Amino acid sequence: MNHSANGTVFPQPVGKSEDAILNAAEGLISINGYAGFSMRELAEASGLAKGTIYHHFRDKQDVYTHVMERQMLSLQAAVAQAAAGHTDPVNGLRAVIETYFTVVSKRRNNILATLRDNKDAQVQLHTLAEKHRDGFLQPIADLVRQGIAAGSFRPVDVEMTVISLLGMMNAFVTHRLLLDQVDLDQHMVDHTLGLLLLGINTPASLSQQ
Amino acid sequence: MNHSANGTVFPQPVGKSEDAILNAAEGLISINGYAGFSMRELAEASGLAKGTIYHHFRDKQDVYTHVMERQMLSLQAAVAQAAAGHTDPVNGLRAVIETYFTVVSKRRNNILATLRDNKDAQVQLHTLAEKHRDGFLQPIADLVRQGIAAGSFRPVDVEMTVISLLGMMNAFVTHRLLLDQVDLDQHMVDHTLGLLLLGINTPASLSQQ
Amino acid sequence: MNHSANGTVFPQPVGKSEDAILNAAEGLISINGYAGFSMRELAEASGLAKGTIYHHFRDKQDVYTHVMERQMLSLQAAVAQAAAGHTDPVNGLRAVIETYFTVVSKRRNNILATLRDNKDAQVQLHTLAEKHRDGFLQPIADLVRQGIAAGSFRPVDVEMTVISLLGMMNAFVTHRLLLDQVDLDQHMVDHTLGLLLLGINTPASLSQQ
Amino acid sequence: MNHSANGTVFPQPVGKSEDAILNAAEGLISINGYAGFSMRELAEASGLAKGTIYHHFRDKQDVYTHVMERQMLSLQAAVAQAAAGHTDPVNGLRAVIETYFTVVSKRRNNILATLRDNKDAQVQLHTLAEKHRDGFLQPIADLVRQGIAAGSFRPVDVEMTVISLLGMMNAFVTHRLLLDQVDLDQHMVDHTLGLLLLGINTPASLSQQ
DNA sequence: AATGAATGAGTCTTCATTCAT
DNA sequence: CATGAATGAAGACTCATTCAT
Repeated sequence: MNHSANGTVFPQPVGKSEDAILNAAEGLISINGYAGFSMRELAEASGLAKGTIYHHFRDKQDVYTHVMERQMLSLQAAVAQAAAGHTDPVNGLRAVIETYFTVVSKRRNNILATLRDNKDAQVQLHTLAEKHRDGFLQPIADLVRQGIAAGSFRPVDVEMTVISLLGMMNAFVTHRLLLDQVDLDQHMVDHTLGLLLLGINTPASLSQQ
Repeated sequence: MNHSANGTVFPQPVGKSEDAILNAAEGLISINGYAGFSMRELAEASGLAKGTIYHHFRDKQDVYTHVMERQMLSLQAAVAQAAAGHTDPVNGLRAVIETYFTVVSKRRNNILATLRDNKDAQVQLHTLAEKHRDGFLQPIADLVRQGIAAGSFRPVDVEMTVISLLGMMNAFVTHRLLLDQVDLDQHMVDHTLGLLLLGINTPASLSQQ
Repeated sequence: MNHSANGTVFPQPVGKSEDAILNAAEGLISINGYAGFSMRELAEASGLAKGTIYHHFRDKQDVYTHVMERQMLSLQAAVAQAAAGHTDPVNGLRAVIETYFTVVSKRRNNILATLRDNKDAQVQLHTLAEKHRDGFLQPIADLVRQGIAAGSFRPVDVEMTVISLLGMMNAFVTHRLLLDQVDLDQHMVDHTLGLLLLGINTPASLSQQ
Repeated sequence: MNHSANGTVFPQPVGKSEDAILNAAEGLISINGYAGFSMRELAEASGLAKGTIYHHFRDKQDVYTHVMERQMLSLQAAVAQAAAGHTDPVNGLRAVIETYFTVVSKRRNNILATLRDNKDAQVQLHTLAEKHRDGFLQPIADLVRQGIAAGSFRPVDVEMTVISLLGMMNAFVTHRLLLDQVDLDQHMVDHTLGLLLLGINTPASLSQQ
């Protein structure tokens, strides 16, 4: 019986049933979003009885939050690892972008977008987002800061830049969902990195201004 | 009785009740999303009986789709107008960005993000999105193309660039929702335009590469 | 505006709309029974607005009763005509049986069976049935009475015999619905007439008793 | 949770609630037919909550089908038992007729007549009817076959004869409903048996033909 | 730890009917 | 005659949740 969120990064061996529930829930949520999964479906999918789920989680919300947290932590870990593997900021950013597309494209939901699913979810997700925001943005922000310190990047607002980068990437994930284009991965990476680094101005027009 | 989507751009005087329903629905959806508004609430909010709503709209879906279409059309019109008012692409883009932030910030939902609310909604929204996508992306794309033609913009992939721009802007809208920051408007515009135009690289590092 | 049942046998030229409604209703009822047709469907099927139906009929019940009455009268007329065409009772009964199968088989509903459809329908149908019962049973009963008078039929309870005959015939109509057998018409007629006339006993066993 | 039809003949002790629901449903259906009973009424009548019914039965249909099956099985058992108790076919048929009137008269619905209640019910009832048809018709058919083999019955079409007999009996059940005559039981039995055995012809007219 | 029976508020939707125009 | 907007009760069904075992 484990009703409290566990805050550790690496999923320690939680109960077998706990895992079964969270895995099933992750699957269902990835298909239908928060509103689209029901405790009945979750019971069926996890192979447990409905009552049993309430032994392990306080709420539907509680299940949802745990799933989101697991996803956040894994994405966070993947991005941090990608960023850490490179000393050159540009290469680091490229690795981050590739990783993000790879990991997020597999999911239908990401935290930034899902919060509008459910009235009640907002309070908890808000907390969750704040809790993990820095852990998530930091590695990318550090890359940008390094670049600025090294004089190779302009002194942009770092946090906003990271948010913008995430937005650009999410736009493609969303658009692929909308438009069923699934095969432009490398082009997406190149475009995004190019835009982030150079913008759309020509050097010529730059020197004029 | 108007069960079919009306395809005209400017909302002609539809029935009084139709409008009341759509207005009420827009309000409710902006608070709770698709799953979060019920036909009972909608009836109360619109001051009509539940049955009356079904006299004017086939479905909950039908209501939802009409609301989304109305929003799409108004956003589309606003953006097109902003773009049309400027001959200089850069000024045009700035106007577009400002308009987008202004219009979208008032809403909690935008079509690109809401589609994950509801399984059934996807098919219809998909259609809707495809139907209006060009009308929406075109004015912005034209600005970029003008800049490229004039030699002041690099020959980037125009469509992807527009999608990236929308992503950057949506990121801020979402983040403000998440983090309750509501006062950075002008900074957001400047940052976004700057990033879009210049990227983060310094000219120095550019000339080296 | 004609809210009262018209009691005449031959459908005099009622209003065009009245007929359209009754025809449409007959079709719908024959498919789904009383509970299965709705005023909305009836409006669509008759090409009139819902309100218009209430101009011509007081009720859903009223529509239903009129349809049933029309059917009763036509069946009644057909049976009476079949019976009247023969002086020999046996030939008369054969004609009645053939007519009954022909007319009733085309309908999914007959009054004797439909009354269990609807709580409220019972009172009215009860009245209707009593009103037309004699007109319906009489011609057949007369044939039996003629046969008895002529000494060729046993002095059976005439009314019960007619009811039994109707029951035998309805059994096949119902069974064909249940079992999708649609091609035994002549065999059905022969069997029914044979059973009615001779029963199943052999003359031999008869003389023994 | 028992969503599947149980195929055994004698109603073994199913769950207490299951029984309560089926009993209540049988009562309600006998009053109003399929369309006339609502899940709300059923909940009230069975003393359970609406949700509980759906815990035990998949559907309104599912409830209905189970009730019908229970009735079929009990009628089938009663008829089979009545038939089995007699070696003389004539006495057997008399017992069957008496039993049928006794059992069926208590119910307002019988399967052969109710199927027109509901569009969707037809498919399921069709299946149900086919499944139990032989078990139901067989004992009666056997009596007829015995009589034919013994030379005391004419070589009639056995199946059609049984159907005709059922039809005659149902006619009285229906007519008593329609006409509120409730006191002719023995007369009904005598008449039906007499008609079945002898038909209406006189031996005299027989020998002439 | 696990079950499954039970709940009742809530879901979307359809219904027959009324009435002003 | 005819319309269509409007109604509110009722429909079947699902939901997250509780609790005795």
